[in-house]
Amino acid sequence: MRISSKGKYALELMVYLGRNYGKGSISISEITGDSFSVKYMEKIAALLNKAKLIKSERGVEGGYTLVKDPKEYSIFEILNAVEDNLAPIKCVLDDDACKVKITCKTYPIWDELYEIEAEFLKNKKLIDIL
Amino acid sequence: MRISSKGKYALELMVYLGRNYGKGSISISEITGDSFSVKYMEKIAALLNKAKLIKSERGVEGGYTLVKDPKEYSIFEILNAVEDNLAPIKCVLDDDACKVKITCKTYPIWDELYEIEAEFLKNKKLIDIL
DNA sequence: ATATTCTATACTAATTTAGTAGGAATTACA
DNA sequence: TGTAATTCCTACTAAATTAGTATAGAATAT
Repeated sequence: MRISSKGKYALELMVYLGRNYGKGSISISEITGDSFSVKYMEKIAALLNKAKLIKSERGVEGGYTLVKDPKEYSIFEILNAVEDNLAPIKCVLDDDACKVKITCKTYPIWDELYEIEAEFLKNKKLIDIL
Repeated sequence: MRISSKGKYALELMVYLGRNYGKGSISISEITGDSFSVKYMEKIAALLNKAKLIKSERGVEGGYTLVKDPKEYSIFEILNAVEDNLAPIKCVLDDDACKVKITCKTYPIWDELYEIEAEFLKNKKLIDIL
């Protein structure tokens, strides 16, 4: 399971929103400050929004807010919303990636590895890192 | 932890050698058959050899053999011999990849995730997939 | 009206991955 | 001693992925 910068920033964004839970909309530029690309973070926020993990409001005073309590978010669902394929190897989650899965000697390893990773991340909640 | 094709093929190579444990040297061309690039597999074998997981003999009748019993090899050591960085995110194993590790809110997640993955792969042995 | 904020899509540069290519060194065997 | 089979070494390359940048548009508070 390789975490890309999208996953990393998505989690940081959620941490920021989590810390400000209940305080209304938070804009991307407030989250990034001057130290990071607003444009890139916008794109990440859009993915989280599309996955219904956060909700948006446009315009002045707009921004993003969490849709549920920080203790209800698993780290898994956050990463899964922005990453293409969280599996250690594509074939685990993408049936088209390999046709010999049934006879593959190494496949069970990747599959089991993914299960362990996913379980850990499903049990870990956003509130645990606030 | 993303497994590249190098890791996948390395494990398949080791499985082949494991099945032929005690039968002398096995050449790359025997392992790959006609279905796969001998040249690429040679490179992977060279990495395993450099890591002392297998030993080589050149020339006619040459090839590779395991240096210990299949039950002594962990999947972790095999993958680690050929992959650059098995961690979910570079900073976990590469100190130069990030300077703010101490204050990073998400770092503990990646670190813990890696520990879980590594432990699983260390307990899983080559013999388990023969 | 205007400034601020998200939305959508297209583009690009850098990096990584997955090989390919060519030849040198070593060895068994005829 | 010659030859074929094998590993060893290094350089190269094409495709895919990643990490952003750029541009323009839509919605909203004031």
